[in-house]
Amino acid sequence: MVSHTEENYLKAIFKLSEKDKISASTNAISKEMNTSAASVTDMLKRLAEKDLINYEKYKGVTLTKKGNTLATNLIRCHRLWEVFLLEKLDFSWDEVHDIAEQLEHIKSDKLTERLDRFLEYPKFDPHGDPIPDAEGNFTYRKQVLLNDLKENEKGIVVGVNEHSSSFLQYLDRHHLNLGAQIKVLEHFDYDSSKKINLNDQADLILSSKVCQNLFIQKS
Amino acid sequence: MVSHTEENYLKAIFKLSEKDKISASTNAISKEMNTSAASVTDMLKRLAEKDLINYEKYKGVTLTKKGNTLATNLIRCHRLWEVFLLEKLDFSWDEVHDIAEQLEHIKSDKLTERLDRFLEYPKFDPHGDPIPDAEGNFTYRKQVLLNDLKENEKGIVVGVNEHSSSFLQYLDRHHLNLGAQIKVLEHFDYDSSKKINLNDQADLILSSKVCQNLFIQKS
DNA sequence: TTATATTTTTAGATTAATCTAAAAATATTT
DNA sequence: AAATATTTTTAGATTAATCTAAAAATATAA
Ligand SMILES: [Mn+2]
Ligand SMILES: [Mn+2]
Ligand SMILES: [Mn+2]
Ligand SMILES: [Mn+2]
Repeated sequence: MVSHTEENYLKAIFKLSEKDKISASTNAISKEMNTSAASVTDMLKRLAEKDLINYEKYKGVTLTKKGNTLATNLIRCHRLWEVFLLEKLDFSWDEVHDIAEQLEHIKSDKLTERLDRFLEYPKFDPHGDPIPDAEGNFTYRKQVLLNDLKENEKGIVVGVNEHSSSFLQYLDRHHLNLGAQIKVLEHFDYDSSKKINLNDQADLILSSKVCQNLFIQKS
Repeated sequence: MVSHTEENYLKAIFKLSEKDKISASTNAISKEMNTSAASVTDMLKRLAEKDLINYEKYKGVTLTKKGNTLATNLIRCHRLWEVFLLEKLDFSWDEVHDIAEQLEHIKSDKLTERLDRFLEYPKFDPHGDPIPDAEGNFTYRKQVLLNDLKENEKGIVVGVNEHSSSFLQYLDRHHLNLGAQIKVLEHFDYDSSKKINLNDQADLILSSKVCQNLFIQKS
């Protein structure tokens, strides 16, 4: 019914609409998918034909209800598989994404449900991203970027804003895992870096780039 | 490198060569794959080009070493996933095959290894078929068809020769699971059916068709 | 408000995987 | 050995997914 490729386009459109809250442009999709704009136009026609997106020439696209449901389910599968790989098969959080990109396309509602149950209905994936339930509802959480924490404010690392392996491995090396306790000791205007205390133990200095990519739940 | 479709052809060729111990014919492959003979010829050229099969026009095909390794690994993945679905996600043995057909194509050697470890290196799948190890070695087992058991001989159900849902469900209904103890009480020449005793409890009569599709390890 | 730049679409090709129909090769019967 | 049947291959099309190059539409800047 819906091909592997079509599913990937739906996910890309979902991701773009989520960020911009507005319709996704052909060019944006082509960048997200690493394909030519011409290929995107072709595919948009096909997706519109199947009533998965709202498409008008030159106007960009949004997901229909049907398209949104499919995209949400893909994200659900993706993130459940990531939890499985990390929790049950001992993969690290920088390895799970690529394999989950493949696993998310396995078509079986029963499998998704059973996997969810087996994992005891996790609400967040290994990167702190919310896992929608079978009805497509996401759990929201109050979170800010570490960047937005003032001196002396405390919080817990609950997610990452960048998912690259290099960033995740960097975090590992400094024990900045999900759940880590952080207290901002000092902010340096010069380069926007911050000195923080980690888990009431070592102090360390984090660059502005790191601070912009860590989600914190204030405490 | 090797597409989903090419993988399915390799599996089909493996299966046919295994049974007949001889090269697989175009027609046999087309039946196994539910495609036209013309499509098979096309694909055989492509697989030969990639050095996955030995192919000569009109002569049928055999797998090369490379093709055999790939096919064996697919079977390994398939059967490991079947074990996972049954043992960990509580699927029944008539449900696991179709989902495993999809899962077997996930490309990650590390995933296969980790899954194998997680399942504690099973040697047989839910239908009693052997699971090759990472080097491609199958565990062999002395087994006969229930058909070949004489009166008063005993044994344990270790596998099935037919994998259809209807057969597996039939076995479930009569508690003829893997591990069941069977003693042949009487053979009826008239229709080749057998009266057997199951687990030292109930007696029941099994048709010739059932007896031809149950593998027994004599005891 | 015209000129320039950017984005998007169309036109025309390519490749993998499939098909049907017809031709060629091989196998089986008479 | 010739006739007939079966299997296999070729020829020619189709569909999904992709591409490049060029044209058309829209957005931005002078
Ligand atoms: Mn991911
Ligand atoms: Mn994730
Ligand atoms: Mn199977
Ligand atoms: Mn099996």
